[in-house]
Amino acid sequence: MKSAIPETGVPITPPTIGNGGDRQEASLHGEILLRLRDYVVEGNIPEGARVPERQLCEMLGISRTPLREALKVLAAEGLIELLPNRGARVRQLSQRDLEELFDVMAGLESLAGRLACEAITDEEIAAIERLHYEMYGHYLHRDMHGYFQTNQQIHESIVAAARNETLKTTYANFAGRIRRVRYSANFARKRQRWAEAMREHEAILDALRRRAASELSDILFQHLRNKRSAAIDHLAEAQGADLETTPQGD
Amino acid sequence: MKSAIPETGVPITPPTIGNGGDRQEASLHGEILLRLRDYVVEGNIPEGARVPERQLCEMLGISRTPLREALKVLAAEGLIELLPNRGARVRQLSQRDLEELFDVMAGLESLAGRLACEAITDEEIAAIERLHYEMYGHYLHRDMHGYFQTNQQIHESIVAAARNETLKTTYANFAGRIRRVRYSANFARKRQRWAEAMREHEAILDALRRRAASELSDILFQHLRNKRSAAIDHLAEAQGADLETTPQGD
DNA sequence: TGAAGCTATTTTGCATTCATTTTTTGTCTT
DNA sequence: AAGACAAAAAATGAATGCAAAATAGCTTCA
Repeated sequence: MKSAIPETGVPITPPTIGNGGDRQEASLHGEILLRLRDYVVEGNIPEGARVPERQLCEMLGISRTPLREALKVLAAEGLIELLPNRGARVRQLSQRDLEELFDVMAGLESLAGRLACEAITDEEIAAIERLHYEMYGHYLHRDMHGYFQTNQQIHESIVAAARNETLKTTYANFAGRIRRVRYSANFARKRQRWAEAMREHEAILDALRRRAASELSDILFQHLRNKRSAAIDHLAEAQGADLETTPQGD
Repeated sequence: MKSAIPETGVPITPPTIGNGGDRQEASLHGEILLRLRDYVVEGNIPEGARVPERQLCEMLGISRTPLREALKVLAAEGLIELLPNRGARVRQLSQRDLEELFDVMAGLESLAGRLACEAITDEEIAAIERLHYEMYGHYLHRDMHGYFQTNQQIHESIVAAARNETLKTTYANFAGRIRRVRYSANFARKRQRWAEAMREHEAILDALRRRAASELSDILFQHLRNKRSAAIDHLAEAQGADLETTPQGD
């Protein structure tokens, strides 16, 4: 009665996120880490569900030692919780946790914008402009999925332009933690919020062209803050609905 | 010839940094993690030195399993490197690494200041003012150690005022990574830089009193940027001197 | 009938053991 | 004598085994 994990074969997820993009692990432990991280980030394990080690071992076809090492790392990353003598649980993010995570993401993007102004090339700005127009197309066609993806590409481009691998890795880490939420938050976006976001993106581009570091920093922070509000609101509704179907763990 | 670790008993370091302040681990693995982290952060193992697991096990009086779990976590935190089949090394920070780390720290403090403006109380500001005057005293008395400590307290107070545990933990993590450098960088500070730093701190307090979020954000970033320059310069000298005494690992 | 207590099973935490890989050491050849 | 090859020693990576803790199941008693 506590399977928590579906019977599917283990899906190796696309090379999207992760710890920062290094997907060339050789050791078994490293491979397991990548697979487990994706498995959790993709949402294959219900939040707060207990996950017996034995089951994960069978699923992944390995012994408990490397699995436990991977679990420790995932716990350090904040994706799961490790209760002493009581196993691992997918970390349940409270509303407050989400607010905090969004704010830190906002701070990181704000920093990325500031640093990007110091080093970004005209070509990179042009590329972001192209993405912006592409996104505008998705907006006009009501293509939420495309909009979401392009939006994410824009933000990743800014982070890349910051020329700071440490920042990039940290950003990817936090992005992984709130990935599910972020996704549904974007889908939940009202059309009116879309329009706002488009205007904000235009302001971002404008500041970027002028290399106005602190101005861009402000705009990006506010932009993410607005996203935060949308996401939190949406999540509050969703969790309210969930309360009837999903009983609490304990 | 590869001891790398002195014969001393394992020192339990003071409860300063760590992962965020949670120092009530019950499990052996958790205890080991805290002790090892401090041990590394305190600089008891030479940079880049190879650290045989067996030796650490004897030193800590445990078997390899929990030790290896702790090593994996420390590697995820960026304190050590794990080379496949070739053991753990204390991560050697290049000059570029340091620049990146300082910039991320600057971004985090900048964010902390921004958030602090939303929630900080008059009492907290008063407390920071007291610290500021205390620091001024250390400055006048040329007490570098006291100055360093009080300075750190001020920055930690700002982070605390941000009311964001996630940010606090992340900040502590990065602080741990560059602790040694930061320390020596402060010691290396020229008196002229001291005067600048004092002025910057006054500007910080001013912006904080007015709850001028984006202004404070800018000032804090610049303040840390200046620290970065001082630290990097100092490190460049120190590393240059080291090159004659410390032969490279390989 | 229901709840409390006790036992059995499962699960976790850590130690130990086994298999590879790396590093060292010794020997041989040129 | 120097370099190269090979065997031994050591270290790492992973699996297995064992003790303690937790959960589940059963019995007993009110």
